[in-house]
Amino acid sequence: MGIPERKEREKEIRRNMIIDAAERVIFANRIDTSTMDQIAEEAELSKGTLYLYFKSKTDLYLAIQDRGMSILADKLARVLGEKRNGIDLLKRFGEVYFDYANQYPNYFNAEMFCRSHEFIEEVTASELFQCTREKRIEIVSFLIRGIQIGLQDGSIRRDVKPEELSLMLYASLNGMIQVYMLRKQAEKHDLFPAVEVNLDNVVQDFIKILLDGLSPKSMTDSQSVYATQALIPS
Amino acid sequence: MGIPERKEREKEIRRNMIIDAAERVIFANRIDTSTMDQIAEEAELSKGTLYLYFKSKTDLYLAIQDRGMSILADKLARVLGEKRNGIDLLKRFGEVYFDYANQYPNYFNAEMFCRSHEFIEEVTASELFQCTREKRIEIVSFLIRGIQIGLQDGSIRRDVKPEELSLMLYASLNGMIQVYMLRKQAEKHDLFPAVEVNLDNVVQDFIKILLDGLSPKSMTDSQSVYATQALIPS
DNA sequence: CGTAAATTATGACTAACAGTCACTATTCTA
DNA sequence: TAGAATAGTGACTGTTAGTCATAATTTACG
Repeated sequence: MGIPERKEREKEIRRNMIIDAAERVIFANRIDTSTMDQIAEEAELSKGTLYLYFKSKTDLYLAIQDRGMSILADKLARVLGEKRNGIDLLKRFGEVYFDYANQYPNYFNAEMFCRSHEFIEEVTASELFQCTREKRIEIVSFLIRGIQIGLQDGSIRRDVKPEELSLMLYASLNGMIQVYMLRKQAEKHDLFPAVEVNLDNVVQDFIKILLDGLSPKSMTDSQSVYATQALIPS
Repeated sequence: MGIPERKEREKEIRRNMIIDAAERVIFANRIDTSTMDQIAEEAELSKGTLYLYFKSKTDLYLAIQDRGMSILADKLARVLGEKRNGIDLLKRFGEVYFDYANQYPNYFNAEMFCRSHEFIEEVTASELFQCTREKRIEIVSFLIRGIQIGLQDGSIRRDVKPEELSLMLYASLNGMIQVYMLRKQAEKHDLFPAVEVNLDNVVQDFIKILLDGLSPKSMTDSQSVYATQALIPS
């Protein structure tokens, strides 16, 4: 009897169609100016139906965020499969995260939004929140894995604690990319930049600098720690 | 004729009383669950009056954020007046920012919220937004000043570009503190931590690590770049 | 088949809230 | 003290998230 299975599949498909519609509406506008009625119309369903699949508008937005997290986790998993040495893995992780933010700015913004104090207070009980939380933990665990590999293959200095370092790398790069995205947005509104720099380079340099400090050779050759070519006026 | 001046003062006082009331209501709850009616009642004014002083609820929240930014800017200005050498100034800036976030978590959270993509789209035209933007620029300019001082007194290696470095320091530390605050919030909801570490130490170590890499001595003595004592298991 | 039961979908309705505006109260001017 | 200007009010409006009684469709089974 494959009927329950088929029903399950169909439900999943419909669920995804709703998320598709929600993305189309929300990404074209904003979460706060998009209404459930608009999304229902885009999905060619009634509003009531939306609530059969998502228990609130917020929950629907979490589902969107979750898609972004999955894409990112997949990208990172693929990098981990490339079998590089530890430090190169970390470098690639950083670049991939930055690429991801550029390729899917909407998902990145959703992620940032879903992290706000207010949003979290609202949704901690939600299953979907637990789900995205686990994905975030997965992402950090990729970093930890990369660091551990680096410790074993000798490409990362031995005095670091993987758990602490993973948080530093994740949190600091996240902060960098956030500022990067905000500036991109500000540019659209013709706001003059606070500081005149090429932010693309700054983010890339930041990744280099942070990681150069991790290689064992920086214990003898400190030039690489604060990469000269990165910060001297070109 | 001091009447217009007195009126101006009184208006300012009333404005501040409204912000006081709004803080009491919003900080005890959340921006999204606080209503203008509640704030009006707390301020012992009618809702209509609120709109004589602030053109929207969002604008009122910007005013709250602005207070936080002012407090932070003052703290940083005081540090700059301490006449230390450049690298010590930067270290103090970092510590002061972290202290500020701990002392005024509500203001820090407000700052983060006001930075969200959605929020910015809504308020770019607002005068208050320009106002907080200028304060943010001021804060970064303190950092730049600190870096320049360090370049002159020789406490910071000469190959850095102040503008780029200031952004890196600001953005990355901001990201760290954000993660720190989120974890604190998560703890309140009894969510097990994603990674078992003492986050207080991680933030403090991060400041050390980032800045140790800037000192000229790290060009010859690389030990200090990734401070050993910071990351080896204690 | 046909019909009862279960599942899925609907959209009119409700409650709540941001923001408005015609009106009232207070303060200033001369 | 009139009347002009400024400050304050709160009932009202429009909008929207979320609900629920009802309807349509699909499955189960005699």
